[in-house]
This record gives sequence, structure tokens and C-alpha cells, in this order.
Amino acid sequence: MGRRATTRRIGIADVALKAGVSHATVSRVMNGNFTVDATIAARVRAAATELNYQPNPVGRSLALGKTDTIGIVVPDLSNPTFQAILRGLSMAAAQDGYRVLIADSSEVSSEEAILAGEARRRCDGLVLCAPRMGDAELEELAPSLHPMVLINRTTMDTRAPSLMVDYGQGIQELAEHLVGLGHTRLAFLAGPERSASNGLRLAGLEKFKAAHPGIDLQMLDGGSSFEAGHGSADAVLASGATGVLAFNDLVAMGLLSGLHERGIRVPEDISVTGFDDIPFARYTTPTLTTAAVPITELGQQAWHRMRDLIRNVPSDAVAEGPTVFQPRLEVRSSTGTVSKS
Amino acid sequence: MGRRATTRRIGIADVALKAGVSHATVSRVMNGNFTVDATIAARVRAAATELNYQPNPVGRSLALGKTDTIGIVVPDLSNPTFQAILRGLSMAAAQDGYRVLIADSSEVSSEEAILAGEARRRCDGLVLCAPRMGDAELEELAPSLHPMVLINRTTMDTRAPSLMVDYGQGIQELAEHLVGLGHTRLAFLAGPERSASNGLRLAGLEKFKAAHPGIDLQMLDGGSSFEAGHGSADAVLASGATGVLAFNDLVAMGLLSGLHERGIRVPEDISVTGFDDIPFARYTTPTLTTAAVPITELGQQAWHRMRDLIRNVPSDAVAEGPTVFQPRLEVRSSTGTVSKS
DNA sequence: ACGCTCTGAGAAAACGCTTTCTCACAATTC
DNA sequence: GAATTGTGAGAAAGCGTTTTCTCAGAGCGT
Repeated sequence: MGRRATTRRIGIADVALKAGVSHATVSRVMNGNFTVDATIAARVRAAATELNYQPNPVGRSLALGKTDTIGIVVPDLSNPTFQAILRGLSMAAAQDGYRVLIADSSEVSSEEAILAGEARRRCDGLVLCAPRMGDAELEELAPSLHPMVLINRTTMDTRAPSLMVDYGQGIQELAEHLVGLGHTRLAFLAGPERSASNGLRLAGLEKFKAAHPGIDLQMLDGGSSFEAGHGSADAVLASGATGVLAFNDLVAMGLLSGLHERGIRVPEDISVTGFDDIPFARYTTPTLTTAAVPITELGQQAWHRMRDLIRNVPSDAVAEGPTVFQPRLEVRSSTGTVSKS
Repeated sequence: MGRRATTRRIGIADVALKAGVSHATVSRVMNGNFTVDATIAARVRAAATELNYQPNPVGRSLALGKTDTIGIVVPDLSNPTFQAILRGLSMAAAQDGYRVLIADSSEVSSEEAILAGEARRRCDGLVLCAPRMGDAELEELAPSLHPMVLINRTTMDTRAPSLMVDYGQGIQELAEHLVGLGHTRLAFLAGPERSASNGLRLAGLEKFKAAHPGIDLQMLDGGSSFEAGHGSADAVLASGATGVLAFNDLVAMGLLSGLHERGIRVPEDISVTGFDDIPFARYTTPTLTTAAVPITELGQQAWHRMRDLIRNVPSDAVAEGPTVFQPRLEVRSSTGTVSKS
């Protein structure tokens, strides 16, 4: 029996005593159950407001079997993409009276499973962003995590909706855009090796290569951060490419900065593209050509799917298969026609 | 009928049954209470792992009177500053096994009080970022929110630690920096009228004016966003100022962009400073001179203070008065010597 | 007047756990 | 050998709600 050191919060019993009724009746009044006589209800309400009574959510949760809270597992809270997902999710959930609990796995993918389970148990559902988690592990975990919404992953467990971004299509459009500007030597600054979304980009680029045999496309190791992009400047220059597809906007911005330091002009000497269209992409110099992903909206959608799951909306009333978000080519000024040299 | 909708989660009773002991004993074993015979403990543990038993956190919370969760109220999750605080807080709290619950007030300050109370009741403590909340309201609310840590606010309730950033000092240093470069006509792009941190900046600038009677310092209405800065470009030009102190980095970046569009060179024609040193500040063109606030560290500190509160560390063992973070002048290339014109 | 349904409110049983209480049994002491 | 300690585990009492069960008493028809 947990004894609180601090002054006991006022509970339903205090209100009941003050109103001269049983706590059952207080509960009924508080929950708008109308099988209570109007005068008594008024008396209870008066007592409640006078004592400033607020029901204890933990007791409530235990009795109702729900917490009005959903969890989100993110690999890295400093990444603008996950920040945006979190924002969209949190705002949409708040509209329906739900709160969001954060579980940041700090890129430690070995912790992800435990973290996810922990968070799930505390909440009514889980949004999982785990780009590095192995397929097998995800598959094994999925049933125990339901209700769950997946971001950029899929699973055999058909109960778990997936929200995907078509990175393959987006990167192809960016590549096509560069080709349209006359570029024939391209380079892709790849993201983290094991990242699922990097895989999708690579697959897209394979298709692109098949469709454009004449184009030279080199693969360069990169990363997913500013620093990675900044550090790749020399490798990019060495590659001789005139058009560079960065893994994402962060990397592109780092690259922009690295090239600037070396006196390379963008887009006159080299064209650079990003991916995601993070808020800052339109304010870089030059402004960044990128593939815009409606990421806040994705966060919102994640909540809507989750809501359907929680409310047990029959699955046939809901789109089956993953929901795919199409990136939109956003041409700005970091790309231009190839310079003849 | 296919599968049963209600697959009851396995609870302590199942483990007790399987191990042939009472649930009290299971609880003892799970909590490392050593008054249990070793062989029985082993049997219980075996049963627990076999059934993959995980204690229900809600039941646990109710019994223990704690949730291992803290809440944070932020006015706007899209603001990089609050994102950074959240990140620092979340990571530090995670180290000690605590999770963070988000309550985004979406700048609706009328909702802040209810939101804060709601979040507080669900959690063991609350970190409050409410720059717009009225002093009186905060004062009234404070006792009911304890344990609480305040960001950039103070209250008479001495139990609530405050973490403050010395915006006044920071803005003075930036102004001094500009004066040192030869600027005599300055402008301050003010933030939101009712924002507490804007007030601190204004107070700092008053001191600055007193110390530098010869300097012309104009106050311009601005805001706190990119768009606000972008939209102020004309007003800035009209002011004739050669050095502009923007409310924060976001505003500065917007201004940079607006000036760029108008063909104004920075820092040759106009010097611009920001505030905060958000991650992107070092990647703008030109890179942004700003006052660096150790904001992630502030988030971390917020947790440490909260932890002391929760653990009931005697207040005399802890620094009294608000903890003040000093911004550090970060000179980059958006400021330069004044051009003679 | 007598049984009948209805209404409304208290008593009590969940919800899933922790922890105090209690007591049987074995191990010590005089 | 009886009284006295320990030891360890079950029974039960919380924690603060919601909700089912139960049952007085009022209103109605015959």
C-alpha cells in the first residue's frame, strides 16, 4: 500500500462525504450518468467545484482499462523529420483528448524492442518509428504491440497499418529533374546502411539506372546528418559528378556548406538536391531543390489510423495495405543546367 | 467468429497460478524482495518468463503512487528552442527510467492552465514552459502543480526551481558587438509583445542605451517566426539601421532571406544577429552571429532539478534562487564592420 | 389494498498491483 | 520439553476510480 508523504490529494470520497452521498453517486455525476436526481447532482457538483475535485487519472485508467495516452518510439529526437511527425501526431491526438508519451531510442536499436514494449504497456497504442530494427524482430514484436501504427515499415500482422513515404519515387523524380537539366554524371550520397528508407531510395535509383543507361550514377557513403554532408564535400568533388542527390535535406545543407567553403558555386558548378523539405530547406542559400514529404500530415494520419484501431473500426472500413505518401518535387535554386567545362 | 476480440493480457494471477504460489509472492519476487525462498523464487521467475509476464504499469502506479513519468508543457512544438528543451529533458529523464509526456498548448495561453493541471495529475511532476501565462495565474496555479520546474519564469512558491536564460545580458553583448564593429544605428526586431523573454531583452537593451547614449536604437515590431523576420525586411531597410538585432535565430534567418531577395548584402550592407544558436544557425548564408544558449543542457538541468524534487532532496542541498544560463556570444559572418555610405 | 414495474442510490465487486498483517512451522534457547 | 524467536508465505487491505448488483420506496393498474 503506497503511502504518500505529501498532503493527500482530495479524492472522490471527500466529495461524497461533503455532498452526503456515496462515492458511486459522485462518480455517476462526474461522468454525466443521468440516472441521478437533479437536486442531488447539483449538490455533488457544488461540492466538487468547492473542493476543486479532479478525478485521479491513474485510478480512472485502471478502472476503464485505458489511459488516453499513446506512445511514440523515435530513433532520434534531434532529427527534424521525427520532430515533425511528433508534432503532427501530438496535435492531432490532442484534438481527441489524447496525449503523447515519448520514447527516444537514441539510435540504440537494441533497446528499441524493450522500449517499445514498455511504452506500449503504459499507453493505449504505439506509433513505431524504428528504421533500423530488423525485420524478424519487428515481426516477432508486432502482435504484442497491437494496437500499433508503423512509420516507413510494414509487417505481416495485418492489424498494424503502415504509413509509408515513397522514397523510391521521390528520388527518381529528383534524378529525372537533374537529367532534364542536362546532367549526365550524378552521385548519390547514401544514408545509413541499415536504414529502411535508404533501401527504398536505392531501389528507386536502380529503376532510374535501368531507364537511363547513359547516365553515370555513383554511390557515395554519407550519413543522415549535417556533419555527414559537410564531410562529404571532398568525396563529391572527387567523384566528378555535376548533380548530387543527398540522402536528405540535412545532408544536402551540410554539403552546401562544405562546397561553399571550398568556393564551389551551387548551382553553377554543381547541382544539389535534398529530401524531405524540412522547414529550413526554403531558407538555405541557395534555396534547396528537394522532394517535399508531407511529414506533419503523416503524423496526423498516424493518429487517425491509431484512433480507428483504438475505436475498433472494422478493418474493411479502412484503406487496406500501407498508406503511401508521394513526395512532391520542389524545384528551388540549388539545381540548374549543367555548366560546360 | 474468428478470433476473440478480447485476448486478456496475462497478469500476476496467471503467474501465481502457474507457479503454485500466491500473487503476493509473485509480487515479492518481481520486486526483488529477498524474503522468498530461493527455490520458490526460481519457480516464480520461470513461470514469469515462460508466460512472458510484464507487470501492468497502471496497476503498479496506483499502488505505488507514482507513474515514472513527467510532463512538459510547451507553447509550440515547432519552435526549435522547445524541441531542444524537450530533447534534453527526455534524454536525461530516460537515464533515470522516466518518460516524458507532452502537452502542447499550441500558443493558446488560455488552455495552458487546464493543460498543465491535466498533465500534472497524470505524472509525477511537471516542467512548465509558459512564456505568455500571466503572472497572477502562474502564482495561483503553482502550488497545485508541485513538483514543478519552471523555464524562463519565476514564482513566489519557493519550492519550484526556475531555469532562466539571461536574455538581457545576451542581447547586450550582441549590441556591444555591433557597436564594436562601428555601427551607430541599430534596430531591434522585437518578439511577441507578451513574451517574458522579450521583456528581458528589452530590459537589457534599456541598460545598453543608458551605457551608450550616442547610439541610435530603434524598436521594430517583429514576431518569433521565420515569416515574421522575412516580412520585416522592408521595415528594417526603412529604418536606416546598419545593424539589426533579431528576436531570435528564426527571425534572423527570415530577415536574411528577405534581405537576400532584395539584393541587400549581409554583412556588407547590413549586419544581422540572431539569438539562441539553433542548430541551423551555423549553416545559413552567411553563417549567423548569435548568442548561444545551451538549451539542450537546460533541458537536462530541468530533469535534474525535477529529480531532486521527486526524491525530496532537502532544498538547502540545492542551489537556491533561479539557475541562470549565460548566453555566449557566437561571432560568425552575418556581422561585419559598418560600410561607409 | 395488493402486487407490479420503475426509478434512483448505496453496497460491493472489479481493475492489477504492492505491502502490511497474520500465522503456521521450524529452529533456537533455558 | 516447553517457551521463545525467526522465517517465509498466504490472506487481506489498500491505491482511486467505474460499474454491476441489490434493494428500498414511489407510482401505477386492478
